[in-house]
Amino acid sequence: MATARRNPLALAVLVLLHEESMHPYQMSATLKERRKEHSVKINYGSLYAVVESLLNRGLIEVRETLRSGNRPERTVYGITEAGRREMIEWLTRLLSEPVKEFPQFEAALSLMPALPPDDVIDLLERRLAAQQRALEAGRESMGRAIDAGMPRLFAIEHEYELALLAAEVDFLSAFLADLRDGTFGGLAGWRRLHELRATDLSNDEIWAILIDEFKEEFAWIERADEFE
Amino acid sequence: MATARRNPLALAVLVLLHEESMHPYQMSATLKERRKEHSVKINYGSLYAVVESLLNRGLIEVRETLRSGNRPERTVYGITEAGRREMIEWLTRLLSEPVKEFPQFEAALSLMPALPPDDVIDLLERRLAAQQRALEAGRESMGRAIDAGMPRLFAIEHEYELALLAAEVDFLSAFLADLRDGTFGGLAGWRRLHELRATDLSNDEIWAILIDEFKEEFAWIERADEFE
DNA sequence: ATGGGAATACTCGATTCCAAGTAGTCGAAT
DNA sequence: ATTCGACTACTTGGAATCGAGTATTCCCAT
Repeated sequence: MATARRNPLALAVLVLLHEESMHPYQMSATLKERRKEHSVKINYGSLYAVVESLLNRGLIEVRETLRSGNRPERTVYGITEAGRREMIEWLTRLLSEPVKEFPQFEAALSLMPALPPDDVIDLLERRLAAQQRALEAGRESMGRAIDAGMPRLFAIEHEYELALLAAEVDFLSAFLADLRDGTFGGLAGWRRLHELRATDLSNDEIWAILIDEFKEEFAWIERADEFE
Repeated sequence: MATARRNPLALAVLVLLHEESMHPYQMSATLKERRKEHSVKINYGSLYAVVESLLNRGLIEVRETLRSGNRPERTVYGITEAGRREMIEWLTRLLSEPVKEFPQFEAALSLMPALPPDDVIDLLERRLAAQQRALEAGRESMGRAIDAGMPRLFAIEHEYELALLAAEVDFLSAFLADLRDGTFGGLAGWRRLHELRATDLSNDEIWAILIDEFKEEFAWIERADEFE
C-alpha cells in the first residue's frame, strides 16, 4: 500500500487493464479515444509514474515486452487479482463517499475582498459570460449526440459537469444582481476599505476607521468560527 | 518565475502579506481563524515550500528574524511591489477566467460502467443521502450566521459551495430516478456486460455478443469524439 | 510542584507531478 | 526524392506535496 489512492488516473489504468492488457501509451490513446481526458487528468509523466507505482504495489504485472524496429520498448501490463479488488474498492468509495475538493474559484471567492468591489463586479461579469457560453455550447453538443442516438451512459460525467456549470451560472447571476443593487451584506465596508487604502493612511489607521464605522460587521471576521 | 501559479495557497499568502507582514505559522493561524481552510488547502509542508518559492521569485521578502528562548526561529515576511502586482493579476485571472478542474466524482462517474449497474445504484443512493445531509447542515449553519448578523461577504465561498452541492443533489436524484425506472440510455447493455462477465466467457466473446445485441449503442464508445 | 495536554513553530523525506524534451516512424504532398 | 508534420512511445529533472515527526513552551488541574 505504498501509494494511497491519490491520482484517479491510477484508477482509470486499473479499469482499462481490467478490460484488457495493454501498454501505457495505448492506455492514454484509449482514454483519449473515449473522451476520458475531460474527466481524468492525463499526462505522460504521471501515467508512467502511476503505472510503476501500481506495479510496485502488486496491483498490475508485466505481461510481455515488445520491440519493433528501433522504437522504444513497449511494456504490456495486465491487472492482478489484488488489482481487481483495489479497483472495485476504490471506485466504490469514490461513488459513494463525497470528498472535499478545493476548486480554485472557491479560493478566489474567499480572497476576493483583496480587490475593490467594482473591479470584482467586472471580473465576475466576464466569468459569467464565459460560463454562459460554455454551458450553451456543452448543452448543444450533448443534445446533438443524444439526438443522434448516443446512450446517456457514455456521457454521464458530462451531464454532471453541465449540472454544476448551470448552478454556477445561477449563483453568479444572483450574486452579481445583489452586488449591483448594493444589497449585498458587507459591501459598504468592503468599498470603504479600498477607498481608505487609496489614501496614504497606515494599515492600523485604516483598521481603526473601519472598526469605528462598521463595528458589528467587521467583528465577524474573527467570529467566523462560531458557525461551522 | 520558478513556480507558475499552481498552488492557490501562494495566492492566499500574498493576500495576507498584502494586509500585514507576518511569519508562516501566523499565516496558517490567520487563515484558520478566518475559516479559509475550507476553501484553500493548507498544510505545513506546502506552506513553507510556497513561502520559499515566493521568496525566490522576489514576490515577498524577509522583514526580520525573531527568536524567543530556545524555540525555532520565526522569519517574518513582507510583500514586495512585484508581489502586489502578482497578487492582483492572479486574483483577477482566477475570478474572471474559468479553469477546467477534475473533481474525483467526475472521474468516478466516467469509470462507473466498470461496476454492475445495481451496485452503482446502491452507491449513488448512499452518496445522495450524504450530500443531502451535508446540504441541510450547511444551509442551517449559514442561515444561523446570517440571522445573527454576519455579512454575506464573509461566507460567499460557502454560498458557492452550497449552490454546487444543491446542484449535485438534484443531479443525483434525477439520475437515480432514471436508473431505477430503467429509462436510462445504455442501461440494458451495461447490465448485459456484467451478466456476461459473471460467466466464464473470454473478453473477446463477451464483446462479440454485446456488439451483436447492442450494435448501435456500443458503436458510440468509439464515436464519442464526434461530439465536442 | 509536577505531569499532561494544547499550542507554537517548524523540518523532513519519500513520493508524486508535470511540462518539456527526445527520438524514432509513417504517410502525404511538394 | 525529400521535406514536413503528425503520431508513437517514452524520459527527464526540477518542483511540489503531504503526513508525520520534533522540540519547545505555556497553562491548568491535581
